[in-house]
Amino acid sequence: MLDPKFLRDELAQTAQRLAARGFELDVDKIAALEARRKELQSSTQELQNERNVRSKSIGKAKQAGEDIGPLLAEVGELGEKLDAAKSELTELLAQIEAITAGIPNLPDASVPVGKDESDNVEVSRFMEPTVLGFEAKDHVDISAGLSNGLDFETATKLTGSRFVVMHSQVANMHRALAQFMLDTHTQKHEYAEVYVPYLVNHDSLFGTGQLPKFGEDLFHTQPATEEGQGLSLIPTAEVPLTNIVRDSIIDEAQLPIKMTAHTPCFRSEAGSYGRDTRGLIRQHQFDKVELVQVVKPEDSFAALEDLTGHAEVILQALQLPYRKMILCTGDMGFGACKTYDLEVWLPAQNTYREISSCSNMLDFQARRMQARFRAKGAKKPELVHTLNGSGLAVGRTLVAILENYQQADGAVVVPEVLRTYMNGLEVIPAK
RNA sequence: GGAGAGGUGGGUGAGUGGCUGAAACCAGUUCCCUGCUAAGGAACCGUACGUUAAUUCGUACCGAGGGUUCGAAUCCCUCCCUCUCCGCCA
Repeated sequence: MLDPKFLRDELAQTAQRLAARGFELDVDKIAALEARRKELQSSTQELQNERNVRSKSIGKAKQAGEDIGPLLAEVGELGEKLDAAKSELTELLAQIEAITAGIPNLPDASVPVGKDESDNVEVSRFMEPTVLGFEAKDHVDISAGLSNGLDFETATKLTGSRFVVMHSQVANMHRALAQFMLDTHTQKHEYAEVYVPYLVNHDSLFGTGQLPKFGEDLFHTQPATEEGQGLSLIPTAEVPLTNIVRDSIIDEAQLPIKMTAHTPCFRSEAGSYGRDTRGLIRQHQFDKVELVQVVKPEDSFAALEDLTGHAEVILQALQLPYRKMILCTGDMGFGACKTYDLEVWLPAQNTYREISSCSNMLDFQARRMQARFRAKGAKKPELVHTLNGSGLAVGRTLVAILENYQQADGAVVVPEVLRTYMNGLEVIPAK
Protein backbone atom coordinates (compact mmCIF):
# COMPACT_ATOMS: atom_id res chain seq x y z
CA MET A 1 0.00 0.00 0.00
CA LEU A 2 1.22 3.45 -0.84
CA ASP A 3 1.38 6.23 1.70
CA PRO A 4 -2.17 7.64 1.63
CA LYS A 5 -0.90 11.13 2.30
CA PHE A 6 1.51 10.96 -0.57
CA LEU A 7 -1.17 9.50 -2.79
CA ARG A 8 -3.51 12.36 -1.98
CA ASP A 9 -1.01 15.19 -2.22
CA GLU A 10 0.95 13.92 -5.19
CA LEU A 11 -1.81 12.23 -7.11
CA ALA A 12 -0.67 13.29 -10.57
CA GLN A 13 2.94 12.36 -9.91
CA THR A 14 1.92 9.00 -8.51
CA ALA A 15 -0.19 8.26 -11.54
CA GLN A 16 2.73 9.09 -13.78
CA ARG A 17 5.14 6.82 -11.94
CA LEU A 18 2.61 4.00 -11.92
CA ALA A 19 2.05 4.39 -15.63
CA ALA A 20 5.68 3.32 -16.10
CA ARG A 21 4.75 -0.10 -14.83
CA GLY A 22 1.61 -0.27 -16.91
CA PHE A 23 -0.81 0.57 -14.15
CA GLU A 24 -3.50 3.09 -14.87
CA LEU A 25 -4.57 5.14 -11.88
CA ASP A 26 -8.02 6.68 -12.06
CA VAL A 27 -6.98 10.10 -10.85
CA ASP A 28 -10.33 11.81 -11.20
CA LYS A 29 -12.20 9.13 -9.35
CA ILE A 30 -9.76 9.11 -6.47
CA ALA A 31 -9.75 12.88 -6.22
CA ALA A 32 -13.54 12.95 -6.16
CA LEU A 33 -13.82 10.21 -3.55
CA GLU A 34 -11.20 11.90 -1.41
CA ALA A 35 -12.94 15.24 -1.55
CA ARG A 36 -16.22 13.66 -0.51
CA ARG A 37 -14.47 11.69 2.20
CA LYS A 38 -12.95 14.75 3.73
CA GLU A 39 -16.27 16.53 3.75
CA LEU A 40 -18.16 13.60 5.23
CA GLN A 41 -15.53 12.82 7.78
CA SER A 42 -15.50 16.26 9.29
CA SER A 43 -19.26 16.59 9.31
CA THR A 44 -19.57 13.17 10.95
CA GLN A 45 -17.03 14.13 13.54
CA GLU A 46 -18.92 17.32 14.29
CA LEU A 47 -22.10 15.38 14.83
CA GLN A 48 -20.32 12.99 17.11
CA ASN A 49 -18.84 15.83 19.04
CA GLU A 50 -22.27 17.30 19.54
CA ARG A 51 -23.65 13.99 20.71
CA ASN A 52 -20.79 13.48 23.13
CA VAL A 53 -21.16 16.93 24.62
CA ARG A 54 -24.89 16.55 25.13
CA SER A 55 -24.68 13.08 26.50
CA LYS A 56 -22.19 14.29 29.01
CA SER A 57 -24.46 17.08 30.10
CA ILE A 58 -27.27 14.58 30.56
CA GLY A 59 -25.09 12.56 32.84
CA LYS A 60 -24.24 15.60 34.90
CA ALA A 61 -27.83 16.76 35.10
CA LYS A 62 -28.91 13.33 36.23
CA GLN A 63 -26.32 13.26 38.96
CA ALA A 64 -27.39 16.69 40.11
CA GLY A 65 -30.91 15.36 40.34
CA GLU A 66 -32.26 17.63 37.63
CA ASP A 67 -34.97 16.73 35.16
CA ILE A 68 -33.32 15.32 32.04
CA GLY A 69 -36.50 15.14 29.96
CA PRO A 70 -35.90 18.29 27.90
CA LEU A 71 -32.29 17.34 27.25
CA LEU A 72 -33.31 13.95 25.97
CA ALA A 73 -35.78 15.48 23.57
CA GLU A 74 -33.09 17.78 22.23
CA VAL A 75 -30.77 14.91 21.47
CA GLY A 76 -33.52 12.91 19.76
CA GLU A 77 -32.90 13.36 16.08
CA LEU A 78 -29.16 13.63 16.40
CA GLY A 79 -28.83 9.87 16.37
CA GLU A 80 -30.52 9.42 13.03
CA LYS A 81 -28.42 12.06 11.34
CA LEU A 82 -25.32 10.55 12.79
CA ASP A 83 -26.21 7.04 11.67
CA ALA A 84 -26.83 8.22 8.13
CA ALA A 85 -23.56 10.12 7.97
CA LYS A 86 -21.68 7.21 9.46
CA SER A 87 -22.97 4.62 7.05
CA GLU A 88 -22.22 6.81 4.06
CA LEU A 89 -18.72 7.40 5.35
CA THR A 90 -18.18 3.69 5.96
CA GLU A 91 -19.20 2.89 2.43
CA LEU A 92 -16.99 5.61 1.02
CA LEU A 93 -14.00 4.43 3.00
CA ALA A 94 -14.57 0.90 1.74
CA GLN A 95 -14.54 2.20 -1.83
CA ILE A 96 -11.32 4.09 -1.29
CA GLU A 97 -9.76 1.11 0.44
CA ALA A 98 -10.73 -1.15 -2.44
CA ILE A 99 -8.89 1.14 -4.83
CA THR A 100 -5.78 1.80 -2.75
CA ALA A 101 -5.36 -1.86 -1.81
CA GLY A 102 -5.07 -2.62 -5.51
CA ILE A 103 -2.44 -0.04 -6.36
CA PRO A 104 1.02 -1.54 -6.89
CA ASN A 105 4.21 -0.15 -5.42
CA LEU A 106 6.04 2.72 -7.10
CA PRO A 107 9.13 1.64 -9.04
CA ASP A 108 12.44 2.98 -7.82
CA ALA A 109 14.16 5.59 -9.97
CA SER A 110 16.98 3.15 -10.73
CA VAL A 111 14.59 0.68 -12.38
CA PRO A 112 14.67 0.67 -16.19
CA VAL A 113 11.38 1.61 -17.78
CA GLY A 114 9.97 -1.15 -19.91
CA LYS A 115 6.95 -3.10 -20.89
CA ASP A 116 7.71 -6.73 -20.22
CA GLU A 117 10.35 -9.41 -19.74
CA SER A 118 12.14 -8.42 -22.91
CA ASP A 119 13.01 -5.01 -21.44
CA ASN A 120 14.79 -6.42 -18.41
CA VAL A 121 18.45 -5.47 -18.26
CA GLU A 122 21.36 -7.79 -17.61
CA VAL A 123 23.54 -6.65 -14.72
CA SER A 124 26.16 -9.35 -14.51
CA ARG A 125 27.05 -12.94 -15.40
CA PHE A 126 28.67 -15.85 -13.64
CA MET A 127 30.51 -18.47 -15.75
CA GLU A 128 29.91 -19.07 -19.42
CA PRO A 129 27.01 -21.20 -20.58
CA THR A 130 27.82 -24.87 -20.14
CA VAL A 131 29.38 -26.56 -23.15
CA LEU A 132 28.48 -30.24 -23.12
CA GLY A 133 30.09 -31.55 -26.32
CA PHE A 134 27.03 -33.61 -27.09
CA GLU A 135 23.38 -32.88 -27.60
CA ALA A 136 21.78 -31.66 -24.42
CA LYS A 137 18.84 -33.62 -23.06
CA ASP A 138 16.30 -31.87 -20.91
CA HIS A 139 15.84 -32.87 -17.29
CA VAL A 140 12.83 -35.07 -18.07
CA ASP A 141 14.78 -37.16 -20.53
CA ILE A 142 17.85 -37.23 -18.32
CA SER A 143 15.75 -38.51 -15.46
CA ALA A 144 14.21 -41.12 -17.71
CA GLY A 145 17.73 -42.40 -18.40
CA LEU A 146 18.42 -42.93 -14.69
CA SER A 147 17.24 -46.05 -12.92
CA ASN A 148 14.70 -44.05 -10.99
CA GLY A 149 13.97 -40.35 -10.81
CA LEU A 150 11.22 -37.93 -11.69
CA ASP A 151 7.87 -39.65 -11.99
CA PHE A 152 5.20 -37.46 -13.51
CA GLU A 153 2.88 -40.31 -14.46
CA THR A 154 2.38 -41.45 -10.89
CA ALA A 155 1.88 -37.88 -9.71
CA THR A 156 -0.82 -37.47 -12.33
CA LYS A 157 -2.51 -40.58 -10.98
CA LEU A 158 -2.24 -39.35 -7.39
CA THR A 159 -3.22 -35.77 -7.99
CA GLY A 160 -3.14 -34.39 -11.50
CA SER A 161 -0.96 -32.50 -13.89
CA ARG A 162 1.84 -30.19 -12.71
CA PHE A 163 2.78 -32.42 -9.80
CA VAL A 164 5.71 -34.78 -9.44
CA VAL A 165 6.84 -37.81 -7.49
CA MET A 166 10.61 -38.13 -7.05
CA HIS A 167 12.44 -41.34 -6.34
CA SER A 168 15.70 -42.47 -4.76
CA GLN A 169 18.81 -40.44 -5.66
CA VAL A 170 16.93 -37.66 -7.36
CA ALA A 171 14.66 -37.28 -4.34
CA ASN A 172 17.79 -37.34 -2.21
CA MET A 173 19.40 -34.62 -4.29
CA HIS A 174 16.29 -32.51 -3.99
CA ARG A 175 16.46 -32.80 -0.22
CA ALA A 176 20.23 -32.24 -0.26
CA LEU A 177 19.75 -28.99 -2.13
CA ALA A 178 17.32 -27.62 0.42
CA GLN A 179 19.60 -28.65 3.25
CA PHE A 180 22.63 -27.12 1.61
CA MET A 181 20.81 -23.85 0.97
CA LEU A 182 19.51 -23.60 4.52
CA ASP A 183 22.89 -24.42 6.01
CA THR A 184 24.61 -21.84 3.84
CA HIS A 185 22.20 -19.08 4.73
CA THR A 186 22.15 -19.82 8.43
CA GLN A 187 25.86 -20.50 8.82
CA LYS A 188 27.40 -18.04 6.37
CA HIS A 189 24.81 -15.31 5.91
CA GLU A 190 23.42 -15.05 9.43
CA TYR A 191 19.79 -15.83 8.70
CA ALA A 192 17.73 -17.39 11.45
CA GLU A 193 16.08 -20.62 10.41
CA VAL A 194 12.32 -20.56 10.81
CA TYR A 195 9.65 -23.20 10.46
CA VAL A 196 6.31 -21.78 9.40
CA PRO A 197 2.73 -22.84 8.66
CA TYR A 198 1.94 -23.73 5.06
CA LEU A 199 -1.63 -22.54 5.47
CA VAL A 200 -2.25 -18.89 6.21
CA ASN A 201 -5.23 -16.62 6.78
CA HIS A 202 -6.39 -13.74 4.66
CA ASP A 203 -4.86 -11.06 6.84
CA SER A 204 -1.45 -12.52 6.12
CA LEU A 205 -2.13 -12.70 2.40
CA PHE A 206 -3.30 -9.11 2.42
CA GLY A 207 -0.20 -8.09 4.34
CA THR A 208 2.23 -9.31 1.71
CA GLY A 209 0.01 -8.23 -1.17
CA GLN A 210 -1.40 -11.49 -2.59
CA LEU A 211 -4.88 -10.32 -1.65
CA PRO A 212 -7.18 -8.77 -2.65
CA LYS A 213 -5.99 -8.84 -6.26
CA PHE A 214 -4.29 -12.15 -6.79
CA GLY A 215 -6.50 -14.67 -5.03
CA GLU A 216 -6.79 -16.62 -8.27
CA ASP A 217 -3.15 -17.61 -8.09
CA LEU A 218 -3.66 -19.37 -4.77
CA PHE A 219 -5.15 -22.62 -3.56
CA HIS A 220 -7.84 -22.01 -0.97
CA THR A 221 -9.10 -24.53 1.53
CA GLN A 222 -12.57 -23.01 1.23
CA PRO A 223 -13.86 -20.17 -0.82
CA ALA A 224 -13.99 -16.89 1.03
CA THR A 225 -17.53 -16.01 2.03
CA GLU A 226 -19.18 -13.02 3.62
CA GLU A 227 -18.82 -14.32 7.13
CA GLY A 228 -15.90 -16.68 6.94
CA GLN A 229 -12.61 -16.78 5.15
CA GLY A 230 -10.87 -20.08 4.74
CA LEU A 231 -7.16 -20.65 4.92
CA SER A 232 -4.98 -20.67 1.85
CA LEU A 233 -1.87 -22.61 0.92
CA ILE A 234 1.18 -20.38 0.82
CA PRO A 235 2.44 -19.48 -2.66
CA THR A 236 5.82 -18.67 -1.09
CA ALA A 237 7.33 -18.63 2.39
CA GLU A 238 7.55 -14.87 1.97
CA VAL A 239 3.97 -14.76 3.22
CA PRO A 240 4.36 -16.44 6.61
CA LEU A 241 7.91 -15.16 7.16
CA THR A 242 7.14 -11.53 6.46
CA ASN A 243 3.88 -11.60 8.37
CA ILE A 244 5.77 -12.62 11.50
CA VAL A 245 6.28 -8.91 12.09
CA ARG A 246 2.71 -7.93 11.21
CA ASP A 247 0.98 -5.71 13.77
CA SER A 248 4.05 -5.26 15.87
CA ILE A 249 6.39 -2.52 16.96
CA ILE A 250 9.93 -3.78 16.82
CA ASP A 251 12.76 -2.60 18.99
CA GLU A 252 15.28 -0.77 16.84
CA ALA A 253 18.09 -2.88 18.26
CA GLN A 254 16.50 -6.01 16.81
CA LEU A 255 16.85 -4.79 13.24
CA PRO A 256 17.77 -6.09 10.79
CA ILE A 257 15.77 -9.29 11.17
CA LYS A 258 16.99 -11.94 8.74
CA MET A 259 14.95 -15.11 8.38
CA THR A 260 15.06 -18.14 6.14
CA ALA A 261 12.68 -21.04 5.70
CA HIS A 262 12.35 -24.07 3.49
CA THR A 263 8.75 -24.70 2.51
CA PRO A 264 6.68 -26.12 -0.24
CA CYS A 265 4.93 -23.45 -2.29
CA PHE A 266 1.55 -23.88 -3.91
CA ARG A 267 0.42 -21.96 -6.96
CA SER A 268 -2.66 -22.49 -9.03
CA GLU A 269 -0.86 -21.21 -12.11
CA ALA A 270 -4.10 -19.75 -13.35
CA GLY A 271 -3.49 -18.12 -16.68
CA SER A 272 -0.38 -20.12 -17.51
CA TYR A 273 -2.10 -22.95 -19.34
CA GLY A 274 0.13 -24.43 -21.97
CA ARG A 275 3.30 -22.76 -20.65
CA ASP A 276 6.11 -24.95 -19.41
CA THR A 277 3.85 -27.94 -19.26
CA ARG A 278 6.77 -30.33 -19.54
CA GLY A 279 8.88 -31.15 -16.54
CA LEU A 280 9.56 -29.46 -13.25
CA ILE A 281 9.74 -25.84 -14.33
CA ARG A 282 6.18 -24.85 -13.52
CA GLN A 283 4.50 -26.98 -10.88
CA HIS A 284 1.51 -26.48 -8.64
CA GLN A 285 3.70 -27.56 -5.73
CA PHE A 286 7.40 -26.86 -5.46
CA ASP A 287 9.95 -26.37 -2.72
CA LYS A 288 11.77 -23.16 -2.13
CA VAL A 289 14.21 -21.78 0.40
CA GLU A 290 13.17 -18.23 1.06
CA LEU A 291 15.13 -15.29 2.43
CA VAL A 292 13.34 -12.42 4.17
CA GLN A 293 14.81 -9.30 5.71
CA VAL A 294 13.10 -6.70 7.85
CA VAL A 295 15.26 -3.59 7.96
CA LYS A 296 15.38 0.10 8.76
CA PRO A 297 14.28 2.28 5.84
CA GLU A 298 17.72 3.71 5.17
CA ASP A 299 19.18 0.21 4.87
CA SER A 300 16.81 -1.42 2.45
CA PHE A 301 18.60 -0.79 -0.84
CA ALA A 302 21.89 -2.03 0.54
CA ALA A 303 20.00 -5.00 1.96
CA LEU A 304 18.67 -5.83 -1.49
CA GLU A 305 22.21 -6.04 -2.88
CA ASP A 306 23.13 -8.14 0.11
CA LEU A 307 20.23 -10.51 -0.14
CA THR A 308 20.64 -11.00 -3.86
CA GLY A 309 24.29 -11.80 -3.22
CA HIS A 310 23.26 -14.46 -0.72
CA ALA A 311 21.15 -16.18 -3.36
CA GLU A 312 24.05 -15.90 -5.84
CA VAL A 313 26.36 -17.68 -3.44
CA ILE A 314 24.25 -20.82 -3.79
CA LEU A 315 24.49 -20.80 -7.58
CA GLN A 316 28.21 -20.13 -7.38
CA ALA A 317 28.79 -22.94 -4.90
CA LEU A 318 26.88 -25.28 -7.21
CA GLN A 319 28.93 -23.98 -10.15
CA LEU A 320 25.87 -23.19 -12.20
CA PRO A 321 26.16 -20.50 -14.90
CA TYR A 322 23.71 -17.67 -14.34
CA ARG A 323 23.04 -14.05 -15.06
CA LYS A 324 21.66 -11.33 -12.85
CA MET A 325 18.88 -9.21 -14.32
CA ILE A 326 17.24 -6.08 -13.08
CA LEU A 327 13.56 -6.21 -13.86
CA CYS A 328 12.04 -3.35 -15.81
CA THR A 329 9.08 -1.40 -14.49
CA GLY A 330 6.57 -3.48 -16.43
CA ASP A 331 7.82 -6.87 -15.25
CA MET A 332 8.01 -6.29 -11.51
CA GLY A 333 5.72 -7.88 -8.97
CA PHE A 334 2.88 -6.01 -7.31
CA GLY A 335 4.66 -4.97 -4.11
CA ALA A 336 8.19 -4.51 -5.38
CA CYS A 337 9.94 -1.22 -5.99
CA LYS A 338 13.11 -2.90 -7.26
CA THR A 339 13.74 -6.51 -8.22
CA TYR A 340 16.71 -8.57 -9.32
CA ASP A 341 16.08 -11.91 -10.96
CA LEU A 342 18.73 -14.58 -11.09
CA GLU A 343 18.47 -16.72 -14.20
CA VAL A 344 20.26 -20.03 -14.44
CA TRP A 345 21.53 -21.51 -17.68
CA LEU A 346 19.51 -24.46 -18.98
CA PRO A 347 21.39 -26.20 -21.83
CA ALA A 348 18.36 -28.06 -23.16
CA GLN A 349 16.39 -24.85 -23.54
CA ASN A 350 19.51 -23.07 -24.67
CA THR A 351 18.52 -20.13 -22.51
CA TYR A 352 18.52 -18.64 -19.04
CA ARG A 353 15.51 -19.29 -16.77
CA GLU A 354 14.49 -17.57 -13.56
CA ILE A 355 15.60 -19.40 -10.44
CA SER A 356 15.45 -16.57 -7.91
CA SER A 357 13.69 -13.26 -7.57
CA CYS A 358 14.88 -10.76 -4.98
CA SER A 359 12.89 -7.65 -4.20
CA ASN A 360 12.89 -4.59 -2.05
CA MET A 361 9.29 -3.88 -1.07
CA LEU A 362 10.14 -0.67 0.77
CA ASP A 363 7.33 0.12 3.24
CA PHE A 364 4.67 -1.24 0.90
CA GLN A 365 4.08 -4.46 2.80
CA ALA A 366 4.93 -2.89 6.14
CA ARG A 367 2.12 -0.40 5.72
CA ARG A 368 -0.36 -3.14 4.91
CA MET A 369 0.88 -5.16 7.86
CA GLN A 370 1.41 -2.24 10.23
CA ALA A 371 4.91 -3.51 10.89
CA ARG A 372 6.84 -0.77 12.59
CA PHE A 373 9.87 -0.06 14.71
CA ARG A 374 10.62 2.63 17.22
CA ALA A 375 13.88 4.43 16.72
CA LYS A 376 15.74 5.24 19.90
CA GLY A 377 14.40 8.45 21.32
CA ALA A 378 11.79 8.83 18.57
CA LYS A 379 8.23 9.50 19.56
CA LYS A 380 6.50 7.90 16.63
CA PRO A 381 7.00 4.38 15.47
CA GLU A 382 8.11 4.20 11.86
CA LEU A 383 7.30 1.63 9.19
CA VAL A 384 10.02 -0.93 8.54
CA HIS A 385 11.13 -1.97 5.09
CA THR A 386 10.78 -5.58 3.98
CA LEU A 387 12.71 -7.59 1.42
CA ASN A 388 12.46 -11.11 0.16
CA GLY A 389 14.14 -13.39 -2.29
CA SER A 390 14.43 -17.00 -3.26
CA GLY A 391 17.58 -18.61 -2.12
CA LEU A 392 16.73 -20.65 -4.27
CA ALA A 393 13.80 -22.38 -5.89
CA VAL A 394 14.73 -25.99 -5.12
CA GLY A 395 12.92 -27.72 -7.99
CA ARG A 396 14.41 -25.46 -10.61
CA THR A 397 17.84 -25.85 -9.06
CA LEU A 398 17.42 -29.60 -9.42
CA VAL A 399 16.55 -29.06 -13.08
CA ALA A 400 19.65 -26.91 -13.54
CA ILE A 401 21.90 -29.55 -12.00
CA LEU A 402 20.46 -32.41 -13.99
CA GLU A 403 20.90 -30.46 -17.20
CA ASN A 404 24.26 -28.80 -16.55
CA TYR A 405 25.87 -31.84 -14.94
CA GLN A 406 24.64 -34.42 -17.45
CA GLN A 407 27.21 -36.74 -19.01
CA ALA A 408 27.39 -38.22 -22.49
CA ASP A 409 26.54 -41.66 -21.12
CA GLY A 410 23.41 -40.36 -19.41
CA ALA A 411 24.84 -40.24 -15.89
CA VAL A 412 24.64 -37.09 -13.75
CA VAL A 413 27.59 -35.85 -11.71
CA VAL A 414 26.72 -34.72 -8.20
CA PRO A 415 28.02 -31.19 -7.46
CA GLU A 416 30.75 -31.38 -4.88
CA VAL A 417 29.04 -29.32 -2.23
CA LEU A 418 26.07 -31.68 -2.22
CA ARG A 419 28.01 -34.91 -1.75
CA THR A 420 28.16 -34.74 2.03
CA TYR A 421 24.38 -34.47 1.98
CA MET A 422 24.12 -37.54 -0.27
CA ASN A 423 26.19 -40.05 1.59
CA GLY A 424 29.26 -39.25 -0.49
CA LEU A 425 27.61 -40.07 -3.82
CA GLU A 426 29.63 -38.62 -6.72
CA VAL A 427 27.61 -39.69 -9.70
CA ILE A 428 24.06 -40.77 -10.27
CA PRO A 429 24.66 -43.52 -12.82
CA ALA A 430 22.59 -44.14 -15.95
CA LYS A 431 20.49 -47.26 -15.82
C1' G B 1 -15.07 -32.42 20.02
C1' G B 2 -17.08 -31.40 25.55
C1' A B 3 -16.83 -28.15 30.15
C1' G B 4 -15.00 -23.77 32.35
C1' A B 5 -12.08 -19.04 32.45
C1' G B 6 -10.38 -15.04 29.78
C1' G B 7 -8.89 -11.38 25.63
C1' U B 8 -7.54 -3.68 28.10
C1' G B 9 -1.83 0.86 25.99
C1' G B 10 5.62 -1.66 24.48
C1' G B 11 4.88 -5.41 28.93
C1' U B 12 2.22 -6.88 33.63
C1' G B 13 -2.52 -5.59 35.18
C1' A B 14 -7.04 -2.42 37.57
C1' G B 15 -11.54 -1.02 35.83
C1' U B 16 -19.46 -3.82 35.37
C1' G B 17 -23.24 2.22 32.07
C1' G B 18 -21.57 8.94 32.38
C1' C B 19 -16.21 12.29 36.46
C1' U B 20 -11.99 6.38 32.00
C1' G B 21 -8.24 7.23 26.50
C1' A B 22 -8.34 4.42 30.46
C1' A B 23 -5.51 3.36 37.81
C1' A B 24 -1.04 1.14 39.37
C1' C B 25 3.54 -1.14 38.32
C1' C B 26 7.58 -2.33 34.74
C1' A B 27 10.07 -0.72 30.46
C1' G B 28 11.25 3.96 27.78
C1' U B 29 12.41 9.53 27.34
C1' U B 30 13.94 14.11 29.79
C1' C B 31 15.54 16.64 34.08
C1' C B 32 17.38 16.84 39.26
C1' C B 33 20.46 14.71 43.05
C1' U B 34 24.62 11.70 44.03
C1' G B 35 31.48 10.62 42.67
C1' C B 36 31.40 5.47 41.33
C1' U B 37 30.61 0.09 38.62
C1' A B 38 24.52 1.35 42.03
C1' A B 39 20.60 4.01 44.15
C1' G B 40 16.99 8.03 44.92
C1' G B 41 13.48 12.07 43.29
C1' A B 42 10.38 14.70 39.46
C1' A B 43 8.00 15.23 34.79
C1' C B 44 6.69 13.06 30.28
C1' C B 45 5.30 8.63 28.05
C1' G B 46 -0.70 4.60 23.09
C1' U B 47 -2.20 4.60 17.72
C1' A B 48 -4.68 6.64 13.54
C1' C B 49 -7.33 10.42 10.97
C1' G B 50 -8.82 15.46 10.61
C1' U B 51 -7.62 20.43 12.44
C1' U B 52 -4.10 24.17 14.26
C1' A B 53 1.00 28.82 14.94
C1' A B 54 1.26 24.72 18.43
C1' U B 55 2.62 18.07 21.67
C1' U B 56 -4.12 23.35 19.77
C1' C B 57 -8.67 21.28 19.32
C1' G B 58 -11.88 17.31 17.55
C1' U B 59 -13.05 12.16 16.32
C1' A B 60 -12.24 6.96 16.52
C1' C B 61 -9.96 2.77 18.74
C1' C B 62 -10.00 -1.45 25.46
C1' G B 63 -9.79 -9.21 20.22
C1' A B 64 -13.37 -8.46 15.51
C1' G B 65 -18.29 -7.36 13.85
C1' G B 66 -23.32 -6.23 15.07
C1' G B 67 -27.13 -4.64 18.86
C1' U B 68 -29.37 -2.00 23.32
C1' U B 69 -28.86 3.29 25.22
C1' C B 70 -29.13 10.27 25.23
C1' G B 71 -24.37 7.86 26.56
C1' A B 72 -20.61 1.30 26.43
C1' A B 73 -13.98 -0.98 27.81
C1' U B 74 -18.31 -1.85 31.09
C1' C B 75 -24.96 -4.81 29.12
C1' C B 76 -26.73 -8.36 24.86
C1' C B 77 -25.66 -11.38 20.24
C1' U B 78 -22.28 -13.63 16.57
C1' C B 79 -17.38 -14.79 15.31
C1' C B 80 -11.99 -15.25 16.19
C1' C B 81 -8.17 -16.27 19.56
C1' U B 82 -5.75 -17.73 24.36
C1' C B 83 -5.60 -20.58 28.93
C1' U B 84 -7.22 -24.89 32.26
C1' C B 85 -9.53 -29.77 32.61
C1' C B 86 -11.62 -34.00 29.82
C1' G B 87 -11.85 -36.72 25.15
C1' C B 88 -9.33 -37.94 20.51
C1' C B 89 -4.79 -38.09 17.86
C1' A B 90 0.78 -37.86 14.33
